[in-house]
Amino acid sequence: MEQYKVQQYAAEQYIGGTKIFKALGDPRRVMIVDMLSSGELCACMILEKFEMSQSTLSHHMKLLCESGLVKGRNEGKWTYYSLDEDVVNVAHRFLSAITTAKENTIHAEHCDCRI
Amino acid sequence: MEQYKVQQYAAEQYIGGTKIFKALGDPRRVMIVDMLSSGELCACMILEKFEMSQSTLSHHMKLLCESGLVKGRNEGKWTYYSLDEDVVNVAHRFLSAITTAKENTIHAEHCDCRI
DNA sequence: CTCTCAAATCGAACTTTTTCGATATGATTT
DNA sequence: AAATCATATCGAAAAAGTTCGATTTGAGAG
Repeated sequence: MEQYKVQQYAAEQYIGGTKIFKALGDPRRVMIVDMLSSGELCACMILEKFEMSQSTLSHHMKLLCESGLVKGRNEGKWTYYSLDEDVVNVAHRFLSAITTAKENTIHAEHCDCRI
Repeated sequence: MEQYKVQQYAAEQYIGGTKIFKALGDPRRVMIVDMLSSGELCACMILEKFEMSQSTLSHHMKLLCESGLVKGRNEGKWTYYSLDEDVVNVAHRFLSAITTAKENTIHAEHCDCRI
C-alpha cells in the first residue's frame, strides 16, 4: 500500500483504484465516508442518519471495507467503523496519477485523423 | 464549478462528486482518463487500445463527458476528447473534502453504544 | 449526388448492484 | 439458559450498468 504506481494501459494496475472509486460512486457511501472523516462511528450511529434498512447499511459498509477505505472493529456487540488513512492517501495518489501527464504516451502514434 | 462545498449529510450535495467517482468506477474508463491526461486524443486512437466495440467505447465516452471529467470536440468527421482540468480539480477537492475532519459532526451525539 | 468513413444512438441480452425481509450469529442482559 | 440486542448473511426482486450488432447521423471524398 506504500506506493501506487500506475503502469500505462494495463488493466490490472487500475483495478485497485477503480475499486475505491466504485465504492465512492454512491451518494450514501460518500456520505458515510464524510461522516467517518471526523472519527470512528458505530454502525448504529450511521444507521440513524439514513432511511435505509439495517441489512442495506451492512451491505454498504461491507463494500466500503472491501475497497479498503474503511476499517471495521468489533467491540462487544457493536461494530465501529473508521477511515483507513493509508488507503485514503492511496486514493488521492491514484487520482493524481491518472490525471497527470506522463511520458511515453500514445499521443505521438500514428492515426488516420492526424494525416 | 469554482467552489465545491460539502454540506454535511444532505444527499444532493454529494451527487456531483459521486457522478465523477462513478465515472471512475470502471477500469477502462480510468484507463481512458489516464490516456487523456497527457493530452487530447481522437476516439479512433482510444478505440485502437481496447478490445471493445465502437459503440461500447462511445457509451463510455458519453459517461465520462456526462460526469464532466472529459470534454468532446468535433472536427470534421472526428471527435477529439480531453480532460477538463477544472473538473479534475473539483474531483480532487471533493475527495479531500469528504476525507478531511470537520466541525459539527455527529460524533458528539448520544448513542446506545456510548453509555 | 452518391459513397465512404467516424461516431452516436437504438434495442436487446446479459451482468452487476441495490434493496429489503427473514434468518443466523455472536455478545450482553436478565 | 433464555431473552435481547447489534450486526452479518441469505435469497429474491427490482434497478442500473455493460456490451454488442444494427442502424442512423453527419461530414468529407470521389
